[in-house]
Amino acid sequence: MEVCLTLSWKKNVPNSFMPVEETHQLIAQRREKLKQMRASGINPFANEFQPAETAQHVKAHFEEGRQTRVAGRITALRLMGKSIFCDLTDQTDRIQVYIQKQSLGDEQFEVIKHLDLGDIAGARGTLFTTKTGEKSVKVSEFVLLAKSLRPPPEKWHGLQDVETRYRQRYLDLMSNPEVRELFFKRSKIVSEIRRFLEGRGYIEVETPMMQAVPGGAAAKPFVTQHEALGCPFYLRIALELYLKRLLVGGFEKVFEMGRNFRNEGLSRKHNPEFTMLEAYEAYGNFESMMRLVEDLIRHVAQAVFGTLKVGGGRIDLGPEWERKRYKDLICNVTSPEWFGWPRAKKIEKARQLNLKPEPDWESHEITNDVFEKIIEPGLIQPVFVTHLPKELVPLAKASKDDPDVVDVFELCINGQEIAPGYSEQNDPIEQRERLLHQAAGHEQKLDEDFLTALEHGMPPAGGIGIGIDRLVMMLTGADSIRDVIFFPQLKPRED
RNA sequence: GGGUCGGUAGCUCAGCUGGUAGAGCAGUGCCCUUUUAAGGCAUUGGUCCUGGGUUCGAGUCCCAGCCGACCCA
Repeated sequence: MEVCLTLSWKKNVPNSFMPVEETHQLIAQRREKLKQMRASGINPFANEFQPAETAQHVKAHFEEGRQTRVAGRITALRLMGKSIFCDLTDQTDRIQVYIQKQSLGDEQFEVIKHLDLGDIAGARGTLFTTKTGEKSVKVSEFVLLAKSLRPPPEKWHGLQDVETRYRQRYLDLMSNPEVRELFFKRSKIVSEIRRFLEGRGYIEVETPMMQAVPGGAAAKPFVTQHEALGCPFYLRIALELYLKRLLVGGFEKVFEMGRNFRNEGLSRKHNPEFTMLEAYEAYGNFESMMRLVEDLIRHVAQAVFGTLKVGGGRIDLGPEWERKRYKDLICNVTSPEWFGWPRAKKIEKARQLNLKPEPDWESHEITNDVFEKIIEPGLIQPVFVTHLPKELVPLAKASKDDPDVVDVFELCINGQEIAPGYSEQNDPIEQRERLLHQAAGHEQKLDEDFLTALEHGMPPAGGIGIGIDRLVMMLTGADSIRDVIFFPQLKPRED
């Protein structure tokens, strides 16, 4: 199948996100400048310029008269007759450079004459302070490193159009510093998670993203096709079943942080591909994993944000996190007898609570609706909700003191489920039954190889999963998942 | 899938009960050697998301569609 298409942009495109035509006045002017520079023997995409330091470093280690080389995108140009003030913005900060036309040779003059906002340039010169006190570079050499052929977004308001921000994230990043800052934070969060887990003796592993039998969660998978093998593959919906195989194989502390894919709707909280952390520890259990998660998230918050008050100050990770049994939370908002009631009575009560239970729902589905709609949104400060009904969690071990529930927790923060954790089921016979029960009525296939692996013996283990996108949302206070993913999925636009 | 709101210059936004489309920034030209959202004067730039309809006349009203945001399922 031919999948390589050449995109051609239609004339007079309906939305501003689309590249404007090359014949547009603003683009034509920039192309003309490019031509003129080339005609004067200047390469507008110079091959070499090594900045000696970052803008931030210049300001932090400022010394009058010191020589330096800086580089970045031109984010402001202030022409003052015979001199020019120009802001260069690099990854760290913005630095002002000052150009006196008179002191430049013909070739240099040719360069600065044709500068535009958005160009990428390097400057060599000496540090000095302006009359108004701004630390600046007095330029002795100015090198154009990349001519920008399209106008950048407006300098004061930045890029506002939400759709353009998502589709052309690079424009968002170059014009909105707070967006750049958030993605730096995300990167640090991911890196601190690795550092923390490695510090606890975990090793990072990689398992298949393309699977013949997708498992480990109840979710609709994406299908793809392997040409040579002539069979369909599914993009993974969870990491769990392969990581557990590694426990069987003898690895004792493993984690993987990677992309999962679920073929479901898009929303403020759902992107079809999302980043998941799963970690498994042999001889651990849901109790030890609760301690791990609590330590992990505290560590990340402290390391990245320098505080345990996160999410705009609304969430306090400091005090010991509460633990509440699922059954108690449900009974509190329904009735102490809830779990003894027949299905019909539960439906009736659910309706009283303004829920809309489907008539064919099983008991535990009604109960879970109560949890998700009524209880979870109110759990703002961190709470471990523990001992969920076994029907909800087919991959966990039953509790010793109550066979109807399993030894699991769900960490809820900011009204969202952030991290589930289990005492992992390692009885292969019990496991098969639970999976069969879950698969009943669905088209889900059993992962026989996984069950075979369990039959070889898996040590008792604790496991956790953390939705990284949602963790980042919680920590940064972002209210849409699209704001914490560089390139969120949007409907493709073509013609 | 349903509801609400939105799409106007490269960008940020105005545009009243229908009467020939505006500002700021960016651009272009001129002035200006310490400005910083630089300033002054002049000026270019529009298939008003698309397609139908109503009307003497539609950015504006009606219908259908596309894309997005939010809410609901």
